[in-house]
Amino acid sequence: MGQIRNEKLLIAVGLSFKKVREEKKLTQEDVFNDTGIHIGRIETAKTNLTISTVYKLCSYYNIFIQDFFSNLKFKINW
Amino acid sequence: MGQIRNEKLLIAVGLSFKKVREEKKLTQEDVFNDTGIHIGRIETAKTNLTISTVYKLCSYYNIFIQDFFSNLKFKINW
DNA sequence: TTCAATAATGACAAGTATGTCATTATTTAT
DNA sequence: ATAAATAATGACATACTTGTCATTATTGAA
Repeated sequence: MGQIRNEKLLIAVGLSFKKVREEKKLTQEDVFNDTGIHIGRIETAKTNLTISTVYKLCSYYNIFIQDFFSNLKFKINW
Repeated sequence: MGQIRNEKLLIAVGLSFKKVREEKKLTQEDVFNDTGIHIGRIETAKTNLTISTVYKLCSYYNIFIQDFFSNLKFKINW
């Protein structure tokens, strides 16, 4: 019954979202105030986020979801 | 407490995954036997799947996750 | 048309993503 | 070094995803 979970992917996604946020000089609180999403758990790879959450964050950061995945700096063994 | 859910996104993702599967002449049962994932609920947009599930399906279908999102045929209002 | 193969749907259990809030740790500026 | 700002962590509740299984609907081949 265990959820599918890919730690390396979650770390790559979390660090990438963190990088995007920091480049935009936003705090986690800023993101929360604007979106209602607690990004902390995502950035630290504690959560296996849904695609709707990925989409909402990408929209907020003004990036295309495909570009987000293309530019994951922290590479995985695809 | 409601989950974030983007119906249009889920429909686009579901139909895209279905298209990929059909192009490969695979049945839902094939996919289940090979991956343990019940793709039916995903293809019919009943479920807001996690990125780990997206990743696992993309790996199985042998496509890059970024390409999957780039090629969503059923466009959303990004 | 009829039958087999496939897909869709529904229900249940287990574990979890998310919202909420509090507390502790870390970073940054002075 | 100290204080303020920010991030990390932990716990709880709710609704959800996923695995599992059964049933019904649809499709496709003869």
